[in-house]
Amino acid sequence: MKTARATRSNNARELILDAAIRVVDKDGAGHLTIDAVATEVGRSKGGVLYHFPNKRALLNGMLARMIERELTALDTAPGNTPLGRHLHSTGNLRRDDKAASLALLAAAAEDPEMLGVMRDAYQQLFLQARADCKHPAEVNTILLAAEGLRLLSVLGVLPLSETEQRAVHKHLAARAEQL
Amino acid sequence: MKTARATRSNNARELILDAAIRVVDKDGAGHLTIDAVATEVGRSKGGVLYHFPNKRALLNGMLARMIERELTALDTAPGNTPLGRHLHSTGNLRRDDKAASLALLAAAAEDPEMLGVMRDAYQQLFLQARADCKHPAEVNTILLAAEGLRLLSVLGVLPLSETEQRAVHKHLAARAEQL
DNA sequence: GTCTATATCAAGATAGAC
DNA sequence: GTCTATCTTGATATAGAC
Repeated sequence: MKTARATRSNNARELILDAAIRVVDKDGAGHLTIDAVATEVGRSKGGVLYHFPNKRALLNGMLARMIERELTALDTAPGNTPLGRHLHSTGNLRRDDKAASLALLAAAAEDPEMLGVMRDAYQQLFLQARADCKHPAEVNTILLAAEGLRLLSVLGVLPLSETEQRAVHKHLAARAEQL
Repeated sequence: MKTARATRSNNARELILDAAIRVVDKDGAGHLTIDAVATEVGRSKGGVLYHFPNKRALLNGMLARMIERELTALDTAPGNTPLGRHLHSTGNLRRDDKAASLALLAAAAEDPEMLGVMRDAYQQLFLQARADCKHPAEVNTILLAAEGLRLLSVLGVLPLSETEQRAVHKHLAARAEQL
């Protein structure tokens, strides 16, 4: 388990991962290549391959960082329940989060099996959110709506304005409070 | 606007599109190649390229058929409101639907811009569902939850059993009724 | 740690026979 | 309509210099 501070010593890795996300964002998951990442980060292909020996390692790095970031966001978010904290941390749908979620699409494109770690993360999230509550279907609904919001947004097909997105999110938070 | 019956005359096209979906399902959107589709459908690369002159055409065909199928499912589903019909048609999350949704991931991988038609389709769905209702945030929540369910399932990271999925869906339908 | 080759292979697409 | 070449490009990965 790496801390945010530890990443400073692995600066090159972080820069490469950032560049990889930008490539996916701009060109689509299918165009995530070592070449493209190298160009984006202003290095050579060999330089990138030193830090990530192959493409799978790069994808795994992207996934791992995405999960790590979401977990720390979850831990530091204000709120009394796991569900409330999760809504709060996904609520400020920062550009960061949207971009990081692209790692999911990239991994799905490369090798769906790689998403095992993501499945585990979701499993944990859903279990924790339902743990202290007697309305599992309602909790599931709230979590799924939040994920639907995120994924449609990442795919670029969400037909809601910023204002509407905030309204939905407020609505979800309010529902979560009532449990 | 093609009818389901019209597809019988384009049988080769349909078979190729089916094969393409299977390839994405098995190997991931990033491994959707003309070669792989040709092998899957039991034809040669040239044979596939006769029906779809290039890869974009194939992706567009996949997207178009997915949208067409969802629209007909929506039209023929029982229910009094667009939202109710939509929930009903997505409720029986048939293997067909899950597979067809993979077209979305494939297109996102190849060229995110291609998803414009999907954005329009979602726009229409959301607008119609909210048209006859005074609680837009609630309608949005229900739609987003249904989409979250579908997309997490397609990505293979949904941490809900079949039973739980049905429970969530029943819950959504019940909420939709109360509007 | 980072770079420049370079080997190897996969994939999109064309041309033309059948 | 379908097939078999074939061309060409792009991408992974390696080896070794700096």
